[in-house]
Amino acid sequence: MLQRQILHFLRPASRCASLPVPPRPCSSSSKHDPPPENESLVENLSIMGVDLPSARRRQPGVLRKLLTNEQGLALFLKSKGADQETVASIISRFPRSITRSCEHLEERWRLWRNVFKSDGEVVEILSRSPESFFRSSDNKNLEENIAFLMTLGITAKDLHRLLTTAPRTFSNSVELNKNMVEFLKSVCLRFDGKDPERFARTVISRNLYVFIRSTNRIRANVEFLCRSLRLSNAEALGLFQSHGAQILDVSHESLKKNLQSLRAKLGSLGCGEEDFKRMILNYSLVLFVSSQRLNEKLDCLMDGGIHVQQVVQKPKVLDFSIDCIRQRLRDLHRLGYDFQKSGIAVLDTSKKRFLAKLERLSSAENEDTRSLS
DNA sequence: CAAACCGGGATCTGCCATTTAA
DNA sequence: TTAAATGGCAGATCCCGGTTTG
Repeated sequence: MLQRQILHFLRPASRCASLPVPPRPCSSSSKHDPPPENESLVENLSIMGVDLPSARRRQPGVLRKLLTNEQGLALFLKSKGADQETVASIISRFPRSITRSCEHLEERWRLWRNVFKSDGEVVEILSRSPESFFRSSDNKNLEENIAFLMTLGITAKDLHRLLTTAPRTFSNSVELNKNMVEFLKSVCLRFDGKDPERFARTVISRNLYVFIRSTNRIRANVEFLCRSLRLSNAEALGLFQSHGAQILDVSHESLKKNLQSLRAKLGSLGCGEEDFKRMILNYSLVLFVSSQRLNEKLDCLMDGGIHVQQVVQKPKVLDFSIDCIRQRLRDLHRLGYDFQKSGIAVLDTSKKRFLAKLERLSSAENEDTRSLS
């Protein structure tokens, strides 16, 4: 074991020394054959538990490198609390991680720790998304990024959430992130908003994924929503600064599809354009639901004896899983609940509250039967 | 007291294509 | 030329509970 470690430590040098015919003039193999893999590196990784096929598939070039730092990386990550399995998984999913020097790792870690509270948190993000941490080797850019994000005036809590939820934001170039902020400000101005900075801040804190989206996508969605709903400036500003912020990053095609399908479905149920618009302004998250699923849910509610208008006015029911909706409808029917009379608000409460409600309803029913008998 | 209103929290990587650097 | 760096994309909800209101 000890010997192996020493070998690893010496590996780069000994490898060079022991290469008898270095790059080998393209003798037998064709010109287009890539250079061979570094066998001792591959063996090393294998011993460490790295999934070689996966690493090879992802970044084949790394396995051919002569100078790598897999041991340093492993020691480093372990010193931060990662176990061997985690290290292996990280390398398997992002092989280029082994090309980072120890100094580089120290520095990058220090920068991440400016935002995260503990090493443990960073390890967690890292094992979730190695690429976010390792894809860029530009620590200066990272530093500038953090500084830039802070200048936006978003709270420390939001910054933390942002980087926990969308760690890729970190490795974007500052330029890219700045572009996004500028773009958001321009959206605000386009709708005659008075405080672009605040608008950008609001959208970001309501949708932590904006930075890992392209401005093109967001722009397309803004334009599309604005156009197809004929939004006034005030409506647009209101929508995008509230729950609407979240639907900005849905893939443009899905958004179009979901919106058009919902429009058609509501139309077929006898709703007009006004109802449609009101529903979305009320609760734009319905646009998150895939068209097929949404149709199922609406059908399910209609079958349960609920009127479309009730759904239009309280679209949040559509937020619940179809199984949950079905089950609740069954439960309520069993107790003779009248949706026309009592409304559908019961459907969108927490499980705890719903069960409590059921209790009350059934005990009230018992009262009735007892008084009848 | 229960119902209604309202906002929040979890979650989101792993792959591909293009550009840039060595 | 190869590898590194970077930008971009697909995918497609569900649920909880504090506070206010009636």
